[in-house]
This record gives sequence, C-alpha cells and structure tokens, in this order.
Amino acid sequence: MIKWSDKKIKEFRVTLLNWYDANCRDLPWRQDHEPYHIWVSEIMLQQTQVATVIPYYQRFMKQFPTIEALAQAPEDQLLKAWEGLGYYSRVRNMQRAAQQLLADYDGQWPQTKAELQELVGIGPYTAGAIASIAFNQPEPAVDGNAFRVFSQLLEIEADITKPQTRGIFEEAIRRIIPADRPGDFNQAIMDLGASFMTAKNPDNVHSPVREFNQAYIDGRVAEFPVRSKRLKPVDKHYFALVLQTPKGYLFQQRASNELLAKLWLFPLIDTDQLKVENPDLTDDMVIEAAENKFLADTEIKADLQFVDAPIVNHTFTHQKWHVTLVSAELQNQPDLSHFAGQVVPVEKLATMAWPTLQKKLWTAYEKRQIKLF
DNA sequence: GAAGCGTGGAC
DNA sequence: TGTCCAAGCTT
Repeated sequence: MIKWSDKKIKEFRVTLLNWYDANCRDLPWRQDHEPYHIWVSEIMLQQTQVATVIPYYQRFMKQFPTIEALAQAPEDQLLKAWEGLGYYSRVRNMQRAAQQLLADYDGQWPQTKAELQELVGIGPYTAGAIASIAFNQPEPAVDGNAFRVFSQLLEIEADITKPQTRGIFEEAIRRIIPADRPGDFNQAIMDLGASFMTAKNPDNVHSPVREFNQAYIDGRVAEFPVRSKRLKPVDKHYFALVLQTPKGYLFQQRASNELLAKLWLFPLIDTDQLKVENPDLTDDMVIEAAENKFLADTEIKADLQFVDAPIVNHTFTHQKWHVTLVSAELQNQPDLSHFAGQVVPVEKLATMAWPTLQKKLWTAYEKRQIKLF
C-alpha cells in the first residue's frame, strides 16, 4: 500500500524526531509518562483544543491526583471539574474505567492496545496514545492530526469520516512508526499537525517534512484529508422558566438519554412539541401556553407574573437551540410536592456543574430588564 | 455504519 | 452570523 522505500521511511523518522526533539511543545502532561497523566490528558483532549485543556488538566490533577482519588470522587465534584469542557460522558466514563482498573486489574494498567480499549471511554485513538506514550508500544494513534498529516504525506484519498478508513491509516503508520520511540513519533505527528500542517493556513514552505509531503509537492494540499460534509444543526425552540422562590431557584435534571444528560438546568418547555400537540397555537400565545403547561405539570399554585423574554441561542453539534427566557419571583414558598426537580438556594448555585447553556441563561436572567409598570 | 454527544477558537 | 474544526467514543 505505502509506496515509501525503507530508506525513505528511515529518513522521515530521523527528520521528524530531530525536529520534535528541538521543537516539541512543553505541555503539562508531558512532564512524565505516568499512564494516569497520559490518560486524563487524552480524554480531555478528545475533540478539544490543547489551549482549552491546559487549565482544566492542571486543576483536575490537583483535585484528583491518582486513579484512587478519581475512582472515589463524588460525581458532582467530577462534573464541576469538567464544567465547560463538554461531552460530559467523558468524565463519567473515566471514573467508571478507574473503578474498573482498581477492581479488575488491581490498579495495574494493562499495557496492550487491545486491553486498553476494553476500558470504557478508551477507543482506538486513546488506546494507541496510551500504549505508545506510556508503555512504549509501537501502536498508531490516529487522531484528526494524524488523519490530516498522513493523508497529505501519502495522498490517501479515503474519506476519514468513515469508520473503516482508520484501518488504512493504521496500516500505513505501522510501517513508519519507529519501534524505539513510538510515543514521541505519535506526539510529533500531532505537533506537526498543530503547527505547520494545520487544517487552515498551513505553512508547508517551512515544514520540516515538506520533502515528504506528496500533496504539497503536487500542489494538492487543499484536497486532503477527504472528509464528507457534516449536517447542519437542527433548530429547536424552548422556553426556560426561571422561578425564584424564597428557598431558591427551581431546577430540573436532564434525562439520561438526552442532550446534557443528568445535568441540572432551569425548567425547559419544548415549544416545538407544544405546537405539534396544539397546531392552532399562534406564536404570541406560545409563551402563555408554555407557562400554563408548566404550572399544570408541576401543580404549582401560584399567580406568576412572568417578565421579559430575551432569547438565548446556543449551538450544539447537531442542534441549534433558541431558548426564550421568562422569569418570575414568588413571594411565598409554593407547594412543590409535584415538582420533579429541586430547589437550589442561592448560596449553592456555585457548586453546581453548569453547562454553557445554563450559564448563558443565568447571564440573560441577571441582565433582564425589570419592568416597573 | 450512521447518528448523537459540548464547547470554544479561528476566520 | 455561519462554518469548520479540535489529541473521539458510544450506541
């Protein structure tokens, strides 16, 4: 498959690793090869930029310095430490894997890629990264950087969004990766992909591996990697009800099978669904219908004076939410025995793990215009 | 195998 | 504002 001669492969390794030795990034998780450190960093780095991860990693390591600390941590503390990173199942899975490591492996890490992949949250990329960086195994670690770099070096035209394409890249990399420094090799590819061979505005003129970059030589860099287009996010519409009571704010927990699973948000009403259930509903009646539905569902007996309706937009990977925020202050504590949620005192708000949407809702709430008349 | 899952940076 | 992408994994 790969056309490179043995001589060219050797020259590439030397060129890449010499460059890496002189120019590798000084990152907090590169201070040692502790599998726990490599693991936590790799999980955080999934679909997340290095600059974003650094402060999270440093705080996380202070708070949960060992596998044991991670395994024993209360989930709300873990989620608070993960707040704002997104893909919250990552930290839940990581804790499960930590417990798995202690229970099934007596805290001793398995060192092969296949065994590592058995742990929840560790897929082919992360298993390859841990195996090569922490355990010196000659395993490929194919992330977005590796897809981009090798697709250009070797002009691989397979669509990288297809699951089966990974194997093509892994096979090629297995012939190139050096047995003596596999971890450095994989990390060098990632540093290359983050510096010269970037997705946007690459600088191949100064790239240390420009002579090996067939796509660059052929003037075809922009053609690689081949990737099918992603779908546009679907629009969704909600009302968020901010209810302040003497004992605190009302929150509802997201279901475990939906977006932002098990996180706590202001109560939301799906107004798209409301319109499906009641096709005659006009736009200016939706707000009242939403409020009435909420009061009916919760059996809260109160004369709510909702004010304002700022709209908070938030885009997830597959959905674009348009959330109209309405708020009311209840002077007397209502009967909440039929309310499926919790009342959070003001002083406890800061201990909750708020996804970015909830932060935006809170900001909009604080900025709301108080109508005096 | 396709779809679902968060967020922020860069342009 | 829109679009693409970033050290992907699970179902």
